[in-house]
Amino acid sequence: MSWTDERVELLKKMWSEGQSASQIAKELGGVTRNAVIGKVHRLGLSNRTGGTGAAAAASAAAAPVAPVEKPKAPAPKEAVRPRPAPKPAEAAPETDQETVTVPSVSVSARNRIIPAGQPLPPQPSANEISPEALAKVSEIEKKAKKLTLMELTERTCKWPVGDPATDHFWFCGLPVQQGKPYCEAHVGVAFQPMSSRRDRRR
DNA sequence: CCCTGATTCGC
DNA sequence: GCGAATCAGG
Repeated sequence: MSWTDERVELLKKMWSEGQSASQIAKELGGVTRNAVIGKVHRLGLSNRTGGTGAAAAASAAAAPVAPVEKPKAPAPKEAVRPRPAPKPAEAAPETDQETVTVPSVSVSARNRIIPAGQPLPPQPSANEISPEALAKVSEIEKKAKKLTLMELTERTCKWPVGDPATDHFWFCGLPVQQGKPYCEAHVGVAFQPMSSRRDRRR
């Protein structure tokens, strides 16, 4: 790849918006962040608007100023289906262009209205997931890194834990499975093969 | 470990 | 001019 006028313009634009070199490199494609940084220097446009790089990038991305185009195909259909997503706290920050799939969060309120001693009515989530997957989740949740929204990256599991309305809330934060927004355990409960849903009998 | 930008220097 | 390698730092 070479620095065509178009690419340079996009570079200038993104850089001035506070995007990080790696983000710009990703957007441009065919170049590394080093290449971007090198170009930035050669172009003489170094110091961006005040603030510390990362911080500036974060705010710039979070701000309503995010018209960056998303040419890529957004449809990872396939044979998996996201779970119903009752309680989104927030989507991941900025460039997360995946189809936002938010897992369910354990909500105390729901449990409260269920008569004690009664079998739980079929919940559209939990009890349809393989027991082992659930076990794995509760197990790794103890090891969760408990990240805040702002600490999430493309490599941290974005599975929310706890009730967003309370202090008992964080994001898993463990290493994600390649290409997925969640760690291995949470991918297990977030997606399920079409088959397992089809002839689900009881 | 993940990430950030800055600099150097062979190509 | 370019960018990988390296450096310095969070």
